[in-house]
Amino acid sequence: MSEQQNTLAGIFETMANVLELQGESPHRTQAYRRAAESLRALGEPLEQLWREKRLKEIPGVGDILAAKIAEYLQTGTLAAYNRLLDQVPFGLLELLEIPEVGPRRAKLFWDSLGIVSADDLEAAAIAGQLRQVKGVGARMEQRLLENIRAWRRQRTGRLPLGVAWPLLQDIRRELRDVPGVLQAEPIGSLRRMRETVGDVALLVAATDAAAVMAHFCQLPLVEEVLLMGATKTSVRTADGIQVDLRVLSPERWGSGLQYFTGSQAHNLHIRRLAQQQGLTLGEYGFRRDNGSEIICAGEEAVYATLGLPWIPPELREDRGEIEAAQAGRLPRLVERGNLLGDFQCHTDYSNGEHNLEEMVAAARQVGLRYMVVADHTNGTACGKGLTPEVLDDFLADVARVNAWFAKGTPLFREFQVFAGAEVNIQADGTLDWSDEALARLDFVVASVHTDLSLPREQMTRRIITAMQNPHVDLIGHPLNRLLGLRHGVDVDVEAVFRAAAARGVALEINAWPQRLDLNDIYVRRALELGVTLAISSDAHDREGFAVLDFGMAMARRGWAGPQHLLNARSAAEIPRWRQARMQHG
DNA sequence: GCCGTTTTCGGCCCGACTGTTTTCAGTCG
Repeated sequence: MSEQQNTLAGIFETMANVLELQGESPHRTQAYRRAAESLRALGEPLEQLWREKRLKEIPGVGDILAAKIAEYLQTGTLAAYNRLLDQVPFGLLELLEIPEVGPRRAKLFWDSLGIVSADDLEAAAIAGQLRQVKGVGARMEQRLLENIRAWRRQRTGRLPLGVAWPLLQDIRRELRDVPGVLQAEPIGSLRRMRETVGDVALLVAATDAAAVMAHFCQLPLVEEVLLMGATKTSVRTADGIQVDLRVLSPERWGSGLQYFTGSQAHNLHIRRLAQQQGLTLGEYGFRRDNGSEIICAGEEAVYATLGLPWIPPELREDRGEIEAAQAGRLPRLVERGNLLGDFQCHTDYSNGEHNLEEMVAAARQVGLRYMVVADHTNGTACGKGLTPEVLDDFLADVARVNAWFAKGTPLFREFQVFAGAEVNIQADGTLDWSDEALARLDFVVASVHTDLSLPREQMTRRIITAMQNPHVDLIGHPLNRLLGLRHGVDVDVEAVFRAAAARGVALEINAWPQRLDLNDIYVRRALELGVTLAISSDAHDREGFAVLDFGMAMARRGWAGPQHLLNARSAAEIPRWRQARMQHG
């Protein structure tokens, strides 16, 4: 499970922090950080790599760290980590989370003032003691005081993509209107569409950087300007979100965009390739040994200089995309235009806010050609649910809308509604509706909503049993995680994927920002095992279709092409796919 | 601690920004 990967990554990061506090070599601490990052970006389950004795294939993992990973997987603990934790006060590690407090300052505060927690630091700042420390003046003391307070307000860590993306769009719209601005794009993990991002960062191409910065700082959403330089400005919004803006001259746009998009691991790999050609690569372009430059106006030129095709940002995690690019085997990724249908949305037949016609109009507006209305059945604890008793009304309603499109202008004929339901998978794997009722539907989504804490074996059997029901087309939000709230059910993911592939049942990429389930890592593994996937908005109102972009991001980050997704099939193909599945299963 | 077309030692990405400095250290991404 990815949970262990994250925990272990956190352990390695903490070890790096402790080693740094102890004055260890920065390269040694960097090694721990690099391994931690690799663990988080891992393209397949850590346990699997361990079982197959392939831990050393992880970038930045050698003999020693491989042994530590194995020890942790085997025993659930790490002796070296526990030893390190005993060597520094625990609160000192908390200190490192405060902006502008790094290992050097933390150690300095500890050594000179005995500060071992954020509370200590705040007290010392208020008492005016910090300015006595070497390298700290009155201004830094004041800044740190503000930083401690901001950190207390906002210690949630990473920002969900669903929060960061709309904020980015707002800022981008504002900046595009500034005279002299030619381009404005997200950079960093936001451009790579990670499910969570560290902060919101943008790159702007403009001739007059100062004018852009000034405009940026005056945006209504800016609460505080953290720093402002010639090329970079950082602000904090009222919600405590940090937004970074970098401005670059247009002729170096490509180099800057590539550099700041990352990921760190991708760029390190790219720079090693550059070095092999006697080039160094930075944010302003390539430099040859003789000092001459190669300037890239577009990102394509950066990759082309290294003999590579352009690599889509969603792939830039050093998970094999550079090797694929070298071999000319980059995947063709799904694009927004490939998404013809949506496989789960809700109307006021269950807990949706809008009626069928309103949802159809909204779906058409975002360019869809068909959608599965999959209202909750009454077995889910969602309040109002679809019952077999109102099924007649529901089917008549759907038929009426479809007839209306069939009669309309040629343009209108292009939309179709499939009558579906999101049925509940009960603890024993049976469904809350009878086969007779399910047989009347065009499409059946089955999801787990209750009894989320079953033991692994039982949960696995439960989902696989549900897939054996011939009416089930799609398993909704298969792992049931809620970002930042719930880790997801304990289930043998491999077994579920293999069963889905064998039965021909599709698995959902639920695009709801809190779900993103399956996520990129699991998408990639599912595809390797031959599973068909379907992106769903899970829209509960007219605005809900907008999240399809996030589902598509998970698909692209998982290397999915149109051939892997039900959404890329036409409305006419869906019943045929269904029929083939039933015969096959 | 990792890693290797510079291959078992000696490197390790690189530049911006800030504050407190009289030439630079620490932090950040």
